[in-house]
Amino acid sequence: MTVISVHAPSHREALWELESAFERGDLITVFGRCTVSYAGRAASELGVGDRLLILKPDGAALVHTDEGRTPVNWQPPGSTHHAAVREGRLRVRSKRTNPAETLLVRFERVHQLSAMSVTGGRDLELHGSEEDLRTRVLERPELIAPGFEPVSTERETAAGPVDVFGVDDAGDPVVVELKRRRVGPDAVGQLARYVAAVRDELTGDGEFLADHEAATADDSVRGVLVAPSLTDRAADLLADRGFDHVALGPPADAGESVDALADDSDDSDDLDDSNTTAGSGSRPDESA
Amino acid sequence: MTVISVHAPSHREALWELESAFERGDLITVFGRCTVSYAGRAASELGVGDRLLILKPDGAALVHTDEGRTPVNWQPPGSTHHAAVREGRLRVRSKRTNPAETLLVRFERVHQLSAMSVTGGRDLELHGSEEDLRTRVLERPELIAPGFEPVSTERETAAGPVDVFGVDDAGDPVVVELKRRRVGPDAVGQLARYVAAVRDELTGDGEFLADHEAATADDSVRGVLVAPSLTDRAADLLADRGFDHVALGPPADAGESVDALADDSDDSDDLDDSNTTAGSGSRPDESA
DNA sequence: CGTGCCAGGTGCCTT
DNA sequence: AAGGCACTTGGCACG
Repeated sequence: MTVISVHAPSHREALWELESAFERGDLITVFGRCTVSYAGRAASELGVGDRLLILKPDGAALVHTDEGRTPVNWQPPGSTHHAAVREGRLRVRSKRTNPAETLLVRFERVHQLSAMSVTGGRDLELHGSEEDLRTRVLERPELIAPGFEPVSTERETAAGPVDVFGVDDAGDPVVVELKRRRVGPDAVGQLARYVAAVRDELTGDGEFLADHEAATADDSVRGVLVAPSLTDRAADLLADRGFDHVALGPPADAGESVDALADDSDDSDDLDDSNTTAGSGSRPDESA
Repeated sequence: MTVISVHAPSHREALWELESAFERGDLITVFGRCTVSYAGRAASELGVGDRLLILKPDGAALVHTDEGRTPVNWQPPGSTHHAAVREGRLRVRSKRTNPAETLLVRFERVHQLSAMSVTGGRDLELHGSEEDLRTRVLERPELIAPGFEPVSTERETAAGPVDVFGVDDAGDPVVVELKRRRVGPDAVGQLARYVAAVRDELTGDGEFLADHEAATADDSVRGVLVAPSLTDRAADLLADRGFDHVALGPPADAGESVDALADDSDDSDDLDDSNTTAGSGSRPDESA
């Protein structure tokens, strides 16, 4: 692990450090006064201001202001960074193809440049995703319906993969769509497409079927939307389609474990300080 | 504009600088070896490694590795940052409510800490959005259909706002849904919901209508999906519903202006260097 | 504040 | 490479 940091470098110096950092495959941050231009899927211009530019060895580029989680401009991984001094000013350009996109950062002044060699794990262990919800449903199928038996997951249909496919106690096919959070009308539409696809498939989709067979199949494919909750419109749509809602979310409510982290509270000797942003400005403290 | 930067500070020093930076409302970067825990809408654990932590005065917190455009962990704006030294180690916690979420970064070592006061424009001028596409449609309504006349934009319906609503040369209502890029089946579903809502509205939705009136209204509400292109499934669905597709994207193909940025090529005297990431590793250069 | 919807969405996986 | 979809999606505008 190494960190190189230069304070208020000349543009030439900055270029030199950038070159070296590129070669080393470092993670780079450049803080300075700059303008940003982007052209590709869309196009944008950003006037002069202080920004933090992050250049990653995988080709990602991020331009951050002092606000927001989302970078004001960026380039995805796989792009190619290129630095140059032009008219005495540092310029960083990041390009990619497919789609063709270019990000250009023109520095008026470089306040600081750092380059860091990064090591260590990148793999995040995440809980509470839709996959966890699926596991929960498969472990306790009765949550879907009294006699529900899962047959397959990610079952392919003409409309796309069905999250969980199975049969109910009457032997009728059941299409289950899982959502880890409260859903809107779009999720009902998604479920409807799957149900229609399975129905068409089971009725032979164009092949000849006796009327009563088709009618039976038509009604017999059930649709179940599993989600913690629904918006009103979604509920209406769901009712219109004759589908069911099962109120269920990812297991082991993450909300509880929040406390474990939040209750990092005081049983200790050391220093601390807080910065309250959301509330009353940046007045410090509120905690012990 | 000021930059404060400390190299390999002690945990106490780091805390001190963090406190000061919080008070000043600075943009902060902390590079160090750490583990990260998150609990809230989901929950996650990230093992030890070198990461770049960014703390913004608006409450946003980002944890970046050397890969990816998306932070490996984060907290949205509006959160409250809190720093402390615990068991001799720097800890940064970022909390928010609604939903309750906590991000905890435990530093094993702090390689570098910087605090920067940020000034300057944050407003991005973006071209090529859906709004630009709408403008284009309103300026040249004939692109939708020979005699199309727009009546309103963002017209409210029971299913949500219709992008552009108007009448065709036969006086029949037309529902237009705009998409700035190639679309899938979901967009067709969206259009279908709007068309159904308008149809219900015009047929009186439950009120009595003579059969022929209802039938007329039924067929007469047209649906038009405006997008550069469709996937096959979307096209099929669109045909099933009897809707139309108009192949149109945001104006002034951004693709061309890419060249303006890309053709930053050489008519100059100065230094430059490039870092090819996507291709052949990090061998430098390829340009003049 | 919730609902709905766009986004230069990004990222992941399958065909 | 394109399609389909989840995401701690984020962000905005509106009721």
